[in-house]
Amino acid sequence: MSCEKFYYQALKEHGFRLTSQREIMLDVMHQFRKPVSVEEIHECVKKRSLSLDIATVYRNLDLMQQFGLISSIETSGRQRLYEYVGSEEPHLHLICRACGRIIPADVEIAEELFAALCQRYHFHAEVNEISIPGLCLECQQQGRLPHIPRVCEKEGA
Amino acid sequence: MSCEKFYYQALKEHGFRLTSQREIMLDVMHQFRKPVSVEEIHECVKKRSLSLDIATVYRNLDLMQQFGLISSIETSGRQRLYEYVGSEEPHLHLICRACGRIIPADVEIAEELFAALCQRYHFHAEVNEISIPGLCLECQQQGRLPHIPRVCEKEGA
DNA sequence: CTAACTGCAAATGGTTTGCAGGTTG
DNA sequence: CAACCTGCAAACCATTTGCAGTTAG
Repeated sequence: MSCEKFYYQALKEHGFRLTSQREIMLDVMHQFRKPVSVEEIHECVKKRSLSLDIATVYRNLDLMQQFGLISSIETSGRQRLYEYVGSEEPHLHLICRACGRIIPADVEIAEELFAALCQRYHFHAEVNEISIPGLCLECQQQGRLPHIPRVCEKEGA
Repeated sequence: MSCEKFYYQALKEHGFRLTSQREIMLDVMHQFRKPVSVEEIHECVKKRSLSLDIATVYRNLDLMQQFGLISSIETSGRQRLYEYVGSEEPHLHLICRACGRIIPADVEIAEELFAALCQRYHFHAEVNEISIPGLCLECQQQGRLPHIPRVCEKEGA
């Protein structure tokens, strides 16, 4: 794959250095096929280099995101998820606010929206970074409500 | 406005109580015409009730969001913003990742997308909660890059 | 009355930062 | 060998939680 080449090139061009930690990070991110938490990444990365610190993970996730190699997803929970971009077709993330499930949606579905945003607002959307909150089919069917635990309990009683 | 009626009714139906703090919160949120931080809300709310604690602000923001009275926005920064829903036309938020600016966009622009999400993914999007990251016109023109401070500095040098 | 709510204060926990020593180019 | 990076440990800070006293219904 040319992703390594791309990253190494980009690093060099911008005066960053190629370290073993960065190689490991890229490789690890490349292998996940779904959005993963920083903790998961750190676990996985430590298998390759015991002392690789979580601070380094954070720093390099930032860097990789800045170069567009990975994207981040805001979940309903507190922690952000990261995903390698480019191993799959570009996609949006549909996030169910009741069960937390993340559904990838073909980016083609939003192409008109992006065009309209450009034309009307001169706004260039970053396709890979978009998360759309809502309710998935199952949660709709089961009458689950987004984020209303207490209300749910009461309605059930 | 019927927003108070709606909230009071909703509270009653679900076994929640109407407190002076909740009245103040609703009123304050109703008056802001833009997304505001929890701290701003707390400041404003304290003018009406000195001892109203920030924990209460958080608890009631949750509640109001659960009832759909307010929506929250994830910014590039660390703190979440809240906005009263219903004082304006429904809108998406375009978030510039270079300058942080938040641009409201008519929801009509995304209606096709929502329809398609329903049909293809059976996913019901929560229109008011959508934030779309990208670059605003000004930042595009000035060649600003999203989130790459160090790279920017270097390119400038 | 009693379940819900608030204020207070302390805890949480994901993320960031300062710094001294190690590496890259 | 100078600038960059990392590991470590401590700091940060928005948000959450436990609890005892207060209040709505």
